[in-house]
Amino acid sequence: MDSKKPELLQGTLDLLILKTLAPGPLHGYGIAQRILLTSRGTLDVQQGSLYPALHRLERKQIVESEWRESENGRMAKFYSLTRTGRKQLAAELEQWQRYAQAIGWVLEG
Amino acid sequence: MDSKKPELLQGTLDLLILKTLAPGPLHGYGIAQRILLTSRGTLDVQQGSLYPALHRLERKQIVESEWRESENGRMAKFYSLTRTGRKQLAAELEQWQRYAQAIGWVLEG
DNA sequence: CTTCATATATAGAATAACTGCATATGTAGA
DNA sequence: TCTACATATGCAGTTATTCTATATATGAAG
Repeated sequence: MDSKKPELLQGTLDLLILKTLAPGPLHGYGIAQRILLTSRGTLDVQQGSLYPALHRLERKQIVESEWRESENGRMAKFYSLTRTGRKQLAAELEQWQRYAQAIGWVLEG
Repeated sequence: MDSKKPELLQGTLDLLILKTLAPGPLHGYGIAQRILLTSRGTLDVQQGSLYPALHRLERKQIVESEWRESENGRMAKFYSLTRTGRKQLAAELEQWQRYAQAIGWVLEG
């Protein structure tokens, strides 16, 4: 009966991924770890959400990927922002801020 | 090709409706107007989103409805929060705040 | 030799928001 | 009068995204 609510609000995952990739290339697993870390344990991105999102972003040429050796000597697919991706990040950042502010107004309202 | 993104983040509409109903009963059309007003023109809830959401909330007994005469003498369906609805509002409020804060941490991070 | 952390990936289900349409009434203006 | 607009509710079908569950594989630790 009581189906659990999604961990993430639909539409915010791309922003989280893009922001996490901004400092430099990172593999999928690392992105999820980093989001969990920077959100102080709050946002646990599921693999079944993460990889489809990465593929989607790659298809749109917002990120690009390359197989490389990771720090522990194992192969992993490293994702990085394209130029389009940086623009997209800026746009989504602004959009989120406007949206959160609007919600805030309604909640005060 | 370029399908427009949703105006609302999935999962936030219920919160907006509940908060808007908190001061007292209001009909659907009025809810949308009030959200547009308090969000300072930012959040324009579509009818195709609003009414399904209201029916959903009524089915879950979070709101209840009654046909009444509105201020201009016409009939309209007035929705109000149930006791469950007030609890739900409090829960969703807290959830939103935690979520927005978590996103904020990632964006600073 | 078994288990755990690392690492990627897909299939199918669930949910919710959107566009577009249908319907109806009262009011204001041409 | 007729036309348009604001008020008011509602459904059908589409789209998008997240979730659960599952599959695969390797290196390190015990």
